[in-house]
Amino acid sequence: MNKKTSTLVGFKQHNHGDCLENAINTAEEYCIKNNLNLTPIRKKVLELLLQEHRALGAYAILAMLREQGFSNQPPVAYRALDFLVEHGFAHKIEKLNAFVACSLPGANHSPAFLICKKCNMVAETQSSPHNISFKETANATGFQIEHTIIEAQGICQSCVETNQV
Amino acid sequence: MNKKTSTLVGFKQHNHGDCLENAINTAEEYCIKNNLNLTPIRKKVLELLLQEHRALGAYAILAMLREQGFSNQPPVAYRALDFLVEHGFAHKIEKLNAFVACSLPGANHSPAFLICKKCNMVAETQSSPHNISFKETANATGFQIEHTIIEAQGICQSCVETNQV
DNA sequence: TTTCTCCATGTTATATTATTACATTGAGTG
DNA sequence: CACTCAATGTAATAATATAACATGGAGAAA
Repeated sequence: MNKKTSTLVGFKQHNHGDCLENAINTAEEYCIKNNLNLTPIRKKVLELLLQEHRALGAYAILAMLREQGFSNQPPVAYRALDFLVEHGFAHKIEKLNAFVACSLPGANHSPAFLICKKCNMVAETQSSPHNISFKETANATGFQIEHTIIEAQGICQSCVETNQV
Repeated sequence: MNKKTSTLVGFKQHNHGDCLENAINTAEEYCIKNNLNLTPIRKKVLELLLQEHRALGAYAILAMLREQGFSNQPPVAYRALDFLVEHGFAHKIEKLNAFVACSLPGANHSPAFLICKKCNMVAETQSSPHNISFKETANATGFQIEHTIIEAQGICQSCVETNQV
């Protein structure tokens, strides 16, 4: 499985085979420690997401699961995705109604995403610093934030460079 | 139309009838200045959104349009919403797949939203300050941000107070 | 005035995303 | 063994969104 292809995390060069393998290992260890059940379907969906640093829709995942011999009904994909999102192994990109694997596993994080309109790459970054003034504003009104979504759409460097006509 | 009911903007007390009337007037003036066509459907949808400081789904709006004698097909609502969003009179709340009227019209803004899970109120705030470090991170990778989505879910003060069972 | 063009709207159909509800299976427990 | 519970299988449908083409009407060009 270690394909040794070189691609992009977010938009940075990295060894993708290692990237995937590390992430799966991390997830497995985390599940054992926390008594979570990383079943074959859940693991397969995580692998599918990890294979691309881009967001996949639930139905795209479903089609891939089918190719792998799993059942083809929507709840199969949504349940696995729910599990992965709930435990921080994946995130939903609200703007795209689609899902990405977490790039910063383990982090007790409030992620922010950069979404490239051209190539559909999604890069994950930590959001903590810039959250501060937002949280202050919220607190001032007595609003208790539970979850924050930060997503930016634009053009990644690689697409900017490529598209100079 | 000036109902003089007192309700909440975001979560602050205000005179809602004035609020609505001001917003409509502002929109009309802006459209005249910019040669935009605030047609009856578009205006009605803006009024419907302004009547509540909460997000309305496209199909909820469609149902209201129907009651007002407009056509009942989805594109009718989506087209009006597209117009309002494109020109900054309304915003889409991605987390809810729903729409709110803009509370800060005219501002050349990058809004952030506070969404109450209990009462579904949506408050709009300016986001500029906390954007800075996010933009820096993006720029460092050569990513060119075009549009940023910031939405926080949680419980508003009024619901926190009400629910102290 | 007539015709042309363009924008807005009407209408039909369909695509995409997501959930509800109930049945089945299988591992671990009492 | 039989009970329970989590995970999965399956069918049906809900909710959100768009594509594609037809119609109408205002203003410009002829």
